[in-house]
Amino acid sequence: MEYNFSEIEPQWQQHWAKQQTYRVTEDTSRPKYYVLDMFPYPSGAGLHVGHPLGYIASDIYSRYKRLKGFNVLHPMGYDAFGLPAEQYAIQTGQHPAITTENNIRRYREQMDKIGFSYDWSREVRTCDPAYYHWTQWAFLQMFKHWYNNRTQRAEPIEKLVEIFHAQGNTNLDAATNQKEQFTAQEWLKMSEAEQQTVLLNYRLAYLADTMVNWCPTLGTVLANDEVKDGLSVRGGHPVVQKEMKQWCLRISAYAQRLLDGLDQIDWSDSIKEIQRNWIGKSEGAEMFFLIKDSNIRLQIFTTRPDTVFGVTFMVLAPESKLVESVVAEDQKANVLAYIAEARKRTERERIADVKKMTGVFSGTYAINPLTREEIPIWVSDYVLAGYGTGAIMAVPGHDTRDFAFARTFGLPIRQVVVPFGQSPSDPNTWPDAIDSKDGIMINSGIINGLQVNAAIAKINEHIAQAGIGTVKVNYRLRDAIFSRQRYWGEPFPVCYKNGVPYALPESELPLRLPEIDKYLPTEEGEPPLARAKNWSTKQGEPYEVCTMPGFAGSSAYYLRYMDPHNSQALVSKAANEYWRNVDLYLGGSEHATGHLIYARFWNKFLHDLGLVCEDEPFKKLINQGMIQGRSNFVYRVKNSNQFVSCNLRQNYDTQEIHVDISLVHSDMLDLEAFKKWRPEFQNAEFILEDGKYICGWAIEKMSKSMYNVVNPDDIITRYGADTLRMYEMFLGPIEVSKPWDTNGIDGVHKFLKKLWNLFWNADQFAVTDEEPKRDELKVLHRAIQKVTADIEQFSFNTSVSAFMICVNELTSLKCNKKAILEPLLILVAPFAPHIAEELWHRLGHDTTICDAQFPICQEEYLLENIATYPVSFNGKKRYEIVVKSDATMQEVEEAALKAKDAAKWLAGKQPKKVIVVPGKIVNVVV
RNA sequence: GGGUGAGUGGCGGAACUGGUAGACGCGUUGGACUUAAAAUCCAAUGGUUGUAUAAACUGUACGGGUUCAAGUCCCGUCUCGCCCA
Repeated sequence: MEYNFSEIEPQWQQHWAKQQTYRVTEDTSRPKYYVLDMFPYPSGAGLHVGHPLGYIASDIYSRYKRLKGFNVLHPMGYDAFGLPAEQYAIQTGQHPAITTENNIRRYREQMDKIGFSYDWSREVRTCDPAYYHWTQWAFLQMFKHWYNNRTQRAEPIEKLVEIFHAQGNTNLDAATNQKEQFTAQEWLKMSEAEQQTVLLNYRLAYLADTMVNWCPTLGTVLANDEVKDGLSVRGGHPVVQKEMKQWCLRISAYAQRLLDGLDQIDWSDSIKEIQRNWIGKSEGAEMFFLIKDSNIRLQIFTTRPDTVFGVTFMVLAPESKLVESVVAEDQKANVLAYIAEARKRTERERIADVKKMTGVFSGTYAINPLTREEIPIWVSDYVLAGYGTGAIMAVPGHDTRDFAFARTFGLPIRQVVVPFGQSPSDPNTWPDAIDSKDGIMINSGIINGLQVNAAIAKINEHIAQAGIGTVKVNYRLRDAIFSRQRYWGEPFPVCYKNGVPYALPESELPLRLPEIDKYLPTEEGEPPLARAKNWSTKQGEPYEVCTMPGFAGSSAYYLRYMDPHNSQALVSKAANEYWRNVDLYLGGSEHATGHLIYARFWNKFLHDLGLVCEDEPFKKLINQGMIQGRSNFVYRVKNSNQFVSCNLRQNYDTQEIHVDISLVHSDMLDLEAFKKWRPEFQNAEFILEDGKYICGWAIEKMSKSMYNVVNPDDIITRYGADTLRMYEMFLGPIEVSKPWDTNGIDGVHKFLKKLWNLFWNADQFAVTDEEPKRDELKVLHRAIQKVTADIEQFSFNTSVSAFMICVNELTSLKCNKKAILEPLLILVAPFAPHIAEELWHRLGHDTTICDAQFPICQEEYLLENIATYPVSFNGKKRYEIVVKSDATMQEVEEAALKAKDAAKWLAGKQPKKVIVVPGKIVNVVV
């Protein structure tokens, strides 16, 4: 009988759904294993073949773990709030809930056809009120907690109030943006609103004036990781800096713990490194430079306090508030003009432009706290207000940008570090700043003659003692801006009394997203929610009009899957203690600085509250690569309607045009289909080679505009889901980006047919109970060994090869024995579940193959009694010898030298040396 | 500029701690079956020379080095990807 995938696949998919084969419960009799995919944003375009790559890999691993006796949690859901649905709503007036629902239905249909083992009873959608109830709830907990640096954890705000009552904030080490100090008496004298304003500065979710990335086109604020090169990641619209009152999450409080936690998790080094960079820990000194004839102090942060003797000027960022207070009267006009000019440049441009230095003298001087020298203060846009304090001490001798600035404006340059093996030289002769990572200090007062590290230690000590500054650890990680001026997101569970935000009672959650007439800002520029009627508490206190950003709903979804229908808690203690955290997480590396940091932060916060038992959410992370598209081109002879085949195009002046890949098979163009594709090609003429039109090709991103999108449904219709699954794995290592090329899929499909044919003799199901022969067992157990090791290492492409080898060999052996084929079927089941389930039932089983036992490799079947050794001369392989596998090294050496080809290569000489590596190779040195 | 990962046939890719480079698949070529095509099966397939069934040389981006032995280790160069500036 023929392998009829289009019949058996839907049949088993329905059977599994009906039997709830993939439903899991907290079964304490079995060890748990949690496999998670990053849930998708359901876009209108549906899935292309690149999307399921990670889902297939995680599905294989889930099924494998289940066969190994684990109770596997493998859920799926949708990251359903977000901008595209809202943009679409603005254009069409259609409610984003409706388009989202439609898109989800389409995604689900596509996923169902691939045969995943998801427990759909646990599905979550971030836009479902029953789900965002707990997103809002988590936000409220952050609102109600502050971070105690002494205990290194979040604590209830009530405890902070007690401390304020007892002693004010003078003896407190908290993560805060509160600058003013107050005593207990002063605290008690404050009004309710004043107290709330102070508390807000301590809350982990707080409202503050912040410089934000404002995207005028989208009408909203974006997070740092949502902006790239001064443009929004979604849509590519320009983004400018603007100060606004925004909800923020005090993620910076967790910077050190987020850094430390990286050492305990099994993620790729590159992702860990990206997170370390993003957190950006630097140890250095915070120092104060007094302004001459003034009591204003400029605060700077430097990681190289040892170079303070080389400081010859200071620079302020144009947007720094200090500029105003520092600038001299006679320079004001110049400075203001410069600031106006600088505002037009994006941050990116300012950082990237190293060559052209611009700036203006402020007219005032600062005093170097160590040398007492007077140094000029300049304003330049190469210093950014967002980093550190917005002011720097410039060490032109040892910093490239300071050097360029000094050269441009003729400021003095002084050498303070002499690299090892060099002698001091005249800075005027230098082409660039001199490296100062290591060397000996000169021109540096008390630290002269010391090496850099010793100098840093000594100067830090001196700075602290002299009261010039403090030694400090700085982090680049900014607090997460948590407000979006959009409709399609979670409403904040807060209301305002006298302009001060208050938490809604938890009993009022979820605060549902209201209906509005248009998905646009109001005429006054207020966010869309301001259009909602009665958007306030019963007492008339207005609700917040911003909504939460995309990462809100995805920060704790992995916890919700553990207990998705719980209406009393985000997750019950019992469920959390059983499932604990994600053992294997699969998703794209583009989330390295967004989701993967936020989720770790939320988890640590909830851990502090004792609500989740593990400190890190994702134990092991695998980043799947992208599947790129393979585009095809036709070549139009310029100013004509003639198209020339790829290899003849050099003879013509041509224009390359993308052609839809559905019109091309094995790079051969279907001429008639091409003519029908677009009206302008209707009368196309072709210049053929060997009677064919050959298209050119290139590897590009898979996208509609390149006409190279391959849809999984089409592949499934033609080849079946099992072929799709195996082929996606066969393409190459899971972490690597690689092109999709449908041309290669036949090989995998043929393999499945051959596997099927092992069980059949014409139309007869022909599997026998005969005892297997030794060579058959060897073939089987070699496959078991290879495939098991490969799955454990997530090397799925090589396991597909191993299956092919095994089936090819069993076919040549004409093996149709149950003792061989049945274990093989279980081995294949994680990869190709439909064909495996079908044949499993044909073998007489009436329970699912998912609950079978994964076969174990028995080494004794792999042993051979003869061994083949390659014999090489001077490292070059010349011939092979066959010896008994238990031959001694001596015997192997003798056999190698006695072989008939030996004389030719020895050429009458005595071998200088013979190396025998047991089981591997013989090398003769002559 | 700094960090990091990579570079292997016409293509996707194999090669565990140094030990037969190119597994497996695609493509290509030849053959079988067929009136023909598709499908299927068999064989060949890194390159060069060659008596094309022998055989030799060469070959994992490039140039050196270590080693009995290097795709793998070390040093330098080039190119590409990603991250940070």
